[in-house]
Amino acid sequence: MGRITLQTVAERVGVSRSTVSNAYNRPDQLSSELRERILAAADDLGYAGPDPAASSLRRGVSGAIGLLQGVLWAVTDPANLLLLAGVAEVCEEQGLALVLIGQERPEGADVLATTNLDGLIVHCETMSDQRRRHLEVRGIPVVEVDRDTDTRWPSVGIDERGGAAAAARHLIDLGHRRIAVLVIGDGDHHWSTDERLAGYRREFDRAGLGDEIIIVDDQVHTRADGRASAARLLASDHRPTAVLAMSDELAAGVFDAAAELGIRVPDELSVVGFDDAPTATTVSPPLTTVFQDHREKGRVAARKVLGLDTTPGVTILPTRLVVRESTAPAAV
Amino acid sequence: MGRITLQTVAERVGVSRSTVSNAYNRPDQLSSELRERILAAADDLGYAGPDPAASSLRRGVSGAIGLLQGVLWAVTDPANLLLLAGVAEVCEEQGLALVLIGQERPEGADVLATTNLDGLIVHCETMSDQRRRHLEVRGIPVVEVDRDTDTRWPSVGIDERGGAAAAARHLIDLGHRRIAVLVIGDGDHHWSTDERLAGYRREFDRAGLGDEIIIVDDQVHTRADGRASAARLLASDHRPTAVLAMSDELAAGVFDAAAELGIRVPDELSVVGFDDAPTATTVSPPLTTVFQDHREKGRVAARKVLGLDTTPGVTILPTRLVVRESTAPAAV
DNA sequence: CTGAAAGCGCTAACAA
DNA sequence: TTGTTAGCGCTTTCAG
Repeated sequence: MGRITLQTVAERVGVSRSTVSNAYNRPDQLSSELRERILAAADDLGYAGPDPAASSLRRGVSGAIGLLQGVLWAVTDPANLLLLAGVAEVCEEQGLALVLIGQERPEGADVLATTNLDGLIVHCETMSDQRRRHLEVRGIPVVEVDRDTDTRWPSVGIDERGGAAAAARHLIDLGHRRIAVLVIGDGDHHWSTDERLAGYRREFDRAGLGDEIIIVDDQVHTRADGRASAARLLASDHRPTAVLAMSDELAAGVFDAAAELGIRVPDELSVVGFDDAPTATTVSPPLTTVFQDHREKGRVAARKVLGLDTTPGVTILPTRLVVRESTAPAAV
Repeated sequence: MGRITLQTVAERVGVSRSTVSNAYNRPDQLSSELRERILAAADDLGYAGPDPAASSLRRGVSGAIGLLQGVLWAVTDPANLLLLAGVAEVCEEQGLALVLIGQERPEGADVLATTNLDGLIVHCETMSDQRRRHLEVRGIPVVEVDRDTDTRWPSVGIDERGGAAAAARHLIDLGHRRIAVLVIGDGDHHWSTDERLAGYRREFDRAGLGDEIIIVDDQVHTRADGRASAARLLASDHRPTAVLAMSDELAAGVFDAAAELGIRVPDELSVVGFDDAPTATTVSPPLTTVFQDHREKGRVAARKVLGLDTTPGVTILPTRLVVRESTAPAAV
């Protein structure tokens, strides 16, 4: 005897395939008594319910949405985790599976092409034209996160510029004039970075600061990288009195470097982060930073891709400055 | 005209469906010239390659493996992330999709039942009999992580007991006699917890300690929980001189509580963690802890479930004590 | 409320 | 090297 299918169960109970199918998918289409009998027989035979592949082929939906990002990076960055949690939350609530998809591999078929998806959330810097075309051709709904949308896909982002501006303004208001900016990336910025830079710059310009601004544009990403960059930065004679770090991880690295050099935060050096990640309240002193709701961003992205949130185009979530203890007036 | 399928492409090129199929799946079965022509025509027609659902139904494999854990919790615990990264690494390398599956929902069909999976890694405390049966009936390969395997599924774990014993021995060797244990869980332990407790106990017994051991068995999990428990623990007159925390997060919470009470670590209080998570080197002073390779655990689990690692039964990864600066000899 | 019929789009023998 | 054939297991009209 072969594999156990709907047919097997149908024969055992003495009904047709469709009735068994209905027992699973449309309980209202048959008497509950019959349904019970069918389910019992299925259980008895060791039938595990309709085969997902077959069901998916027939219905044309898969019950899964994808999240596209460099997987390794994705699970390494603490803030990104919150995004993942937000997406996961909606998936769990909607009874959908969440598929993590990584970078394209040089050889072999692209996972993105061989995976059955009802929607895709894109959260990575770049996407090959190949993938882009693929998604279009397949007609999979896509939502982008934290990206400038020059495509026709809707997106979710945050008010990067406003948040950055608030951070810069805060330091300027405290009397800082010599301010360093610690950038994420390596000169080849992505949208968030550029927006944040623009926000900082707007306030610098408005305050007439110019020469005093130091921009450290390193391949920084992690706390360790932040520490290294900051170590160089703070070793200079004419060191800044404040640092704008583009992430909380980076800011924590600045703390590390400062501690090493015996520079007290915030008395001798003010530090502002970005993200309001868990790190921000864990470091000492607690970090002044720009809050963004990563988790909500994930939720919104998921809802949009599922058509639950029908706001068209770009959704921008607010940011706000959270003043803690890592910033103080500039020494006179 | 309807949807574009293999058929459409085949007609356009003037070959049969199977030839087009071969162009995608078995390049060696046709001349590369013909293959080129087929691929070009496909591209031209806007054909995105074989439909995953159909292909999956026909072949009987899905190209995806699942990771079962409370998703929300999963992405919240920093150490667990490393496990995820390890699994993701193997998936990326093998060109597989990674599906995150959460808890069963009360209503509606179980995602686990409606998702097409070639294998499943189980990393959660409990699993309903329903799910267990489902997996057996479907014949999906399963690997369990960090669990006592009373089932017939293979598993991956670490030498919890040995690691815990080493931690306890370290404190005993330093002259500590009054030691508190901070447990993860709420009395309803899972396997890891019980193993660790057994390891601690073994050394306590060996050293003839008994009355001096305090076990705080709270619903602790996060740093904040650790802080709360430790605050109570350390407020007592006859407080312990050392704490064995069952995770680094918990240990960090002990640091917090100690700082609040003005108790110096390690001079007045020695603290040992478990996991060697990123937190361990981030706190001050750096935490003495039990190292385990979460990421490798993930890798091994993935390889086992894919049949790449054919070690049967249980695989136990080593642990080892990493002595940093949070432990010191007991004051005399 | 139940059953019969008609594929969903693809792949793997096997033949030619 | 290419084409023919025969389903994979299911869901969904549409009649009864």
